[in-house]
Amino acid sequence: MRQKRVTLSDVAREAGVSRTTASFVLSHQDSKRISADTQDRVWEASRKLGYRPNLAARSLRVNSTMTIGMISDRIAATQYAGEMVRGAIEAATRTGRVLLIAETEDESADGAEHIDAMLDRQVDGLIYGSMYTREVEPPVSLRSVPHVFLNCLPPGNDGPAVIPDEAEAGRLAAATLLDAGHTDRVYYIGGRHLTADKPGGIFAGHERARGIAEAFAARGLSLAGTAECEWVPPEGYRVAREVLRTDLPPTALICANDRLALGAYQALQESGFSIPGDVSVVSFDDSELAAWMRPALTSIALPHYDMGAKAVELVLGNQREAAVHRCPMPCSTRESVARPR
Amino acid sequence: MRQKRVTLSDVAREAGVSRTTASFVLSHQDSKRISADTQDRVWEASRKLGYRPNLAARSLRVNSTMTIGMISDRIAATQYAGEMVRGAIEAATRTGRVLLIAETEDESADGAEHIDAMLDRQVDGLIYGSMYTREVEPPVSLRSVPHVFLNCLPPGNDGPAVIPDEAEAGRLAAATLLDAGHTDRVYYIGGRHLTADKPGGIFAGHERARGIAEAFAARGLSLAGTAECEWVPPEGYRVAREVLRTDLPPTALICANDRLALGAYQALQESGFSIPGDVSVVSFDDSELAAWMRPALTSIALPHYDMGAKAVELVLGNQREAAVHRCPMPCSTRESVARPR
DNA sequence: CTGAAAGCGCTAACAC
DNA sequence: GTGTTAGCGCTTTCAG
Repeated sequence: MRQKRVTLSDVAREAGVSRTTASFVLSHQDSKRISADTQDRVWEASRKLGYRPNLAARSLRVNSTMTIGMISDRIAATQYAGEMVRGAIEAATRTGRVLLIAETEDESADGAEHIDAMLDRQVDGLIYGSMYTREVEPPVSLRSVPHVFLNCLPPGNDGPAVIPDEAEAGRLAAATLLDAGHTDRVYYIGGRHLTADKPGGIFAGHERARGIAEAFAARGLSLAGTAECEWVPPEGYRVAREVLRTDLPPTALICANDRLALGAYQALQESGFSIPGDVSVVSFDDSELAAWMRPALTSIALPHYDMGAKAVELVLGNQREAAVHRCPMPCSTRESVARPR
Repeated sequence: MRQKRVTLSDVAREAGVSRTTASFVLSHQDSKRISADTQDRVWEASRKLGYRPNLAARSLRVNSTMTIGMISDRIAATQYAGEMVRGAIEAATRTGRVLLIAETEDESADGAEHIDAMLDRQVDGLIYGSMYTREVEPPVSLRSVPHVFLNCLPPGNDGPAVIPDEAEAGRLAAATLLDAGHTDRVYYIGGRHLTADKPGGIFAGHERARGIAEAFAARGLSLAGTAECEWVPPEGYRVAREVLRTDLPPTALICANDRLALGAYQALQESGFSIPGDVSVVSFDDSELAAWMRPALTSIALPHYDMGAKAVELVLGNQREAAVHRCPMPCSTRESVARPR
């Protein structure tokens, strides 16, 4: 196996020129320095021999491996965040680059050893990502190379970052219901995701809640209520039932994610409420679940693909300013919203 | 940025030895050739300077980059197949290696240009994967490096491959119901996944169907029927309704995947059948959906993580024989199976 | 026990 | 226009 690769010397010999000349022709294809005839001979030899440059060798000279690294807690195997990897891969491929990938599997790890492993391989840049939006504490070694934070923010924002525009998404969710005529009996289910291990809630929860509140306030209105709970189906079920029993039963629900909406659907259907006839539902994440639910769920997507691609573009652009890029979250309109009765 | 890295020469100078000696100490740490005192000085200098070897430079000499490549149609961002990436990453990391990743985004592409990109970067091995089990037609360039097929099979099986043991999973699904006492009114929903663009069906469909049939045959029994349809929720709903209307209504359903089971649940509940009281359900994939459904669905998992890890192990072991490794598919037993009334 | 020297495949001043 | 030469950072014979 692994038979000897064709080297530049082989090409040069075949074409009857020096390595220098061959290198010049093959790298700076625009260069008018070399005679057209020689150029042809070199290209011909290269083609004939099936020459491919050894990038490892080249990188020793030019200090660029055309490789960028991506480190995260756990993006690749994650339900939707995996799209970030895809976006990154495609953006990298588009420019002839390849992605080196590593995961810590543990959100409390800082990935220092993975960063070292990539630095040892001379990556041109590093993407430091997280599966859900949060603040991170990156190791200092990250600073020795161009980098961008993906779906996370460093303390003090001292580095370019790409995150979803959650607040705007919150406004959009609210506007979707407000525009349909739901004004005074809208509940937000899920809240800030206050749980035992994250008593302060999570970024998406805070921002979505904020955006929703702002949209209502902008029209001089307010939510009928917010139910804090963990963002899983059984909680959606439980909390929706509670809300249905209040004095002011909802005409619409904003669910913090599709899983909650799944639970809420169960509660609504069980209690004989029709969707969207009696109660409209809007949600976040736009997972494939949303398309399968009956009626299909209107949901606001996390722009993971775009975020991954944007991160690569920034790192390649050698972004120096510590700007935070917020990617818009598009709404997939389906059948779960109607005018109130 | 990118300040000069510390090189071996720096360490040697600091320790007052030659590059040769420093290299010997730092690489072949067992070597008793160098005096203990010198070794200490070199290690000390290395630590003090924060030396890290330049792997690109090293690879030029030793012909190993400690990097392995993974090419696929679209694994990373796929719902569950992403676990293959995770398994591969972890197996690679365990041996100090890093994973280079690329995707074609298109299952009809053979990824030749991605293979070249990785070959140019001198990967030690290549994993050629697919998001769902199928036959592939890899480019010949793949042969120039140790490789293994992940979740796919080359024509003629001329290369080591790792695939899920679907037939055994079929037997397991059937046995689960047979052992619970369901003998003559069991239907298999989904069949071989005969669709417009894949009129021949897919590997998983054929193998699951075969395993199920074998398990029944082994006990002198047979399925009450098989419903061929696409493996999506609406079809599960439609087909389950049809089956419920037959002369011999089911006491149990085997669904080819969890999405079909979701649809089947809707049909069963709508028709007033209780699960598992009236009808038991077993499914395949063990997606997170399975745990959320009510009652929670017993489902047989695709061992994606194990497959990814196994592929890396094989490629590192420089597997030469064209063996096909079948990974066992474990059953997640939940609440959807009971004895028939 | 240690160091000099060659060379992995490539690029880029600088000479001719 | 083209070739000579040095060198990127590392490993590894081979002498001493």
